[in-house]
Amino acid sequence: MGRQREFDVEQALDAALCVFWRKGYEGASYTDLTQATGVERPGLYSAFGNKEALFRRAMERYFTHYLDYFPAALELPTSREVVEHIFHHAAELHTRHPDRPGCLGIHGALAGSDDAEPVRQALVDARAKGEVMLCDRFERAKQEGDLPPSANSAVLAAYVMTVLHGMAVQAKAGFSRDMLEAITEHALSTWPGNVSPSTGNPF
Amino acid sequence: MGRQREFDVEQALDAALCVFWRKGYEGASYTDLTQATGVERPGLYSAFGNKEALFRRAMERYFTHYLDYFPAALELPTSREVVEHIFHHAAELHTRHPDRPGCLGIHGALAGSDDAEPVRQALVDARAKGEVMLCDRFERAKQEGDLPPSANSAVLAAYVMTVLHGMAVQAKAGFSRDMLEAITEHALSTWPGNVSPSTGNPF
DNA sequence: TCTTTTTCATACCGATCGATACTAAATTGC
DNA sequence: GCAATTTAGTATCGATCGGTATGAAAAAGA
Repeated sequence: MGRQREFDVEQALDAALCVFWRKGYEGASYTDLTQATGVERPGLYSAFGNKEALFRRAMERYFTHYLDYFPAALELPTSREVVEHIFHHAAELHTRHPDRPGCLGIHGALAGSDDAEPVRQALVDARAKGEVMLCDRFERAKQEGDLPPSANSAVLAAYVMTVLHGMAVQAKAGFSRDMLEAITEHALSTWPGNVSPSTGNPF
Repeated sequence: MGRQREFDVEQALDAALCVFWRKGYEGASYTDLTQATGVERPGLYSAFGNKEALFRRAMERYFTHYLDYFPAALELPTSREVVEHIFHHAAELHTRHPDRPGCLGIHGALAGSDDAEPVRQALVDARAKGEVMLCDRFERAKQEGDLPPSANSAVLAAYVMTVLHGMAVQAKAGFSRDMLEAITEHALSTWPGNVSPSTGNPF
């Protein structure tokens, strides 16, 4: 019983997500959030709790609705295809929305006041989780002979994630999708045990 | 004439730099800055102007006092040595001070409120400047036969900067210096026209 | 010594921060 | 229709934000 909600929770969450994507956790004020969602302050509080809870909900939605290409990539047959797929879709996502370039997982909370520390750590953990998934996938590739036994899965996974994070920074600085794609092509040009047919690398 | 300053401006600036390094432009409050510098609020204002001016001074000091390895690297004879030098010193700098891991050029202002936009743009410009310097250096390398004519200097420079930015993010997440060095080693393993003697790459 | 000038330090400014009391409106069960 | 319950919206909370007015303290020139 009682009065029914006049706004769609998922829709408001997506609007809040976009604000966090653009301004980060601390850079996004409730004034921004109410304007973007069209929901008054108490409405957001009753629906999501406090600001941190709202951000965590936005994080979850970001992973499931925007980073879904990541787990999908892990299913591809070779490690090179996995990384290619991730790089390609990351470059696309980072430039898909001109009003919020880059990646919420990076810009959400990289550095900030002590109040933002739990949120920052949550993003660190989430990124580490993705890196572990990549590492495990490379381990499997080694067992399958896709990667040489000398390959260090942990380092390769860290390398791929590092390039991804750097791409997010560059996208936020205004890099074009084509430039990001060119960067990923070079980043992949020396993938262990493979030769890029397009460039003719390596020497 | 008049009363003389009781604090050293450069010393206070360095303390403020460290706060910005750790918390970013907006995450650093004047309470943080006064505690770190030991200088009361009006002292900071009279010495530096407002918060944005203080940050820009801190930026300049960061470039000259911490990123001095970057212009020095450009003087090295080969492009590979240039990038090796930069990667190596970046990994070291990003983990040198455990209380402020990463890079001020990235964490200073990646995303934030509209108030921080000028500062964010200043960092974007500064990073772009470094990228241009790298690109010019690679162009020279092509003329010298150090890099093949097919090499795309702009892409190579963007790639190196992207790895650097990603390293800063990873360092802020707690990565060890050894891990960062391993990442740079892989990032370099495919440098055009060269073979890494230590790893025996490429295939 | 006295005046002038600059710095130091307390106390405070309006604005904005995240978060809430409170009242009116709307919906359900009885 | 009435009571119970939930939401919407206004108005506001204390705390903190960046930034200053103000007067005491200290140094230099006359």
